[in-house]
Amino acid sequence: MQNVLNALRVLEEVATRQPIGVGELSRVLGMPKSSVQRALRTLGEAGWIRPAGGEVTRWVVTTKALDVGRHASGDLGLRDAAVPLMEELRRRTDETIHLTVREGNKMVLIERLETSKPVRTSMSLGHSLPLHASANGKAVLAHSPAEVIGRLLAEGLPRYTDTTITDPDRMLAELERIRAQGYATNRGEWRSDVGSVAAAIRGATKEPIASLSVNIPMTRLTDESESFFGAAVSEAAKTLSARLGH
Amino acid sequence: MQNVLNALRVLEEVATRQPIGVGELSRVLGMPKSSVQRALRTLGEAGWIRPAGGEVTRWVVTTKALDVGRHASGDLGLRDAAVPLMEELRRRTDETIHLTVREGNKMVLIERLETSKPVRTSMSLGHSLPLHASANGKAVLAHSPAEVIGRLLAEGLPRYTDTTITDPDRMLAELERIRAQGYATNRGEWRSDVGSVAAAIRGATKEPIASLSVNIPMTRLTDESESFFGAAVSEAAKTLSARLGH
DNA sequence: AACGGTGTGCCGTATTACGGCACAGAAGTT
DNA sequence: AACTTCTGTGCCGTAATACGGCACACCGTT
Repeated sequence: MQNVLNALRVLEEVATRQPIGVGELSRVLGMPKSSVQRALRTLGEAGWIRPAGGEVTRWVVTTKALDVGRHASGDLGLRDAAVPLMEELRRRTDETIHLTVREGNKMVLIERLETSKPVRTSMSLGHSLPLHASANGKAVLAHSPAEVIGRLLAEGLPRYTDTTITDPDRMLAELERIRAQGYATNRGEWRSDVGSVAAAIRGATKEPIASLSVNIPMTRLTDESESFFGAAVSEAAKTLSARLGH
Repeated sequence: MQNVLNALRVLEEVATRQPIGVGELSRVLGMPKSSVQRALRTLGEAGWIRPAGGEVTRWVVTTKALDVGRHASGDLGLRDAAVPLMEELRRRTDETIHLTVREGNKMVLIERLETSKPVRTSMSLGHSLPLHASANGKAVLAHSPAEVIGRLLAEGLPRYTDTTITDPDRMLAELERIRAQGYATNRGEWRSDVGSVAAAIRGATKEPIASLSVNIPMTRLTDESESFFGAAVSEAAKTLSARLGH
């Protein structure tokens, strides 16, 4: 079903570049204009995209994808189980709490509770974080099989900021440290002004599949706050894991 | 492209019933099993669904849809423009703030800031609310052209709770009242235990396309809190509208 | 062993998507 | 005003491919 694959590619491209028209899409995707247009028309019929504003020639995505996507979580009722604990966490820390799941080589944000403090580290649901340069990613990675870790290291660790860990040996040491202390930290390794403290969540399977984190502007991340957040988040992750059958 | 339409129907159905297998899907959708299976395989290849847990026979959606859906907003940078005002609103009210956009006959939740209070009125992004039984919906409706209102009334107003307004004349009066006071309220008209106060947002066009609301458990919705929330939310909506070029 | 329930695979037909090409219009340029 | 260069749209013959009936393999219950 080449057909469907094309249409989905078009859909994704519309999402990232919206509002966008036939011509540009065909150029970017390397597909004939006619094919792109058929895809657009069909996606429109199906209600996944709609013409933008007054113009009938540029398209934007509708909320259909959101509606479908909100069912994405871990396999079990991960989100439902997690939310109460996330609330408790936010109450204790008064910082932004993230719930992420692993998907391939990324951690994807699927739930979020915001701090009431003015400075936010805003990220929209569905955003993805690199495994090696986020507290969530490292927390999951640390408890993953050696083979998974090895594969990731072999692919190379892209640098995002000047604190990103890109050296395989340093990363192995870091993961060891994470296992020892029970939580992972991130000091501006992905975005230089945001830090976080995370702990992995395990379900019925051995491998962790999700992670909880406390996210803060780097300016609020001190050594003592870090250990406080670490204790809180790893406790929450532990009880959540237990509830999921670990 | 029947093909694509089928695949998308399958995708939506997987989302609402996950985890689910070929047989049940084919029954529910009234499609031949072979067709459903081809669709599933293709959606899997494209990374929109994946086999659930250990089983290879049941499917769940991945976060791909979330990733696409997070780009859905109003046409302009509605979300980005709204978030700072939503924060201000939450600071002043300490209640859950919703940003919804109109999509057909529904209001769809596209952004949310939670209260720090223990009682949640939890709703996930992408959820939709009826136009006639939500503060957000009524706020938008009140400033919509008479023709739009007429069409909705003609279709009939489904009852959700015992306070739902189902009588066309009462609804017209309600909308008039909303126009007069500048904000809409909802006293358990959709879910009997949740109330809200909302104001419509207008962009460059005359017709409102979005709405901001303060959401509270009915137990916290008194006459005086209502007018306080009303003032706050309509002020926020007004400045947001202005920033969007109204 | 027969039954009802999974999910998978094959295959001939005919539907349908492909994609080149031509056209219509708008905006900017000379 | 003719020319260029973008848009987006529509047509249409060919060839690919999706359709969907059917048969099969499997599992558990009766």
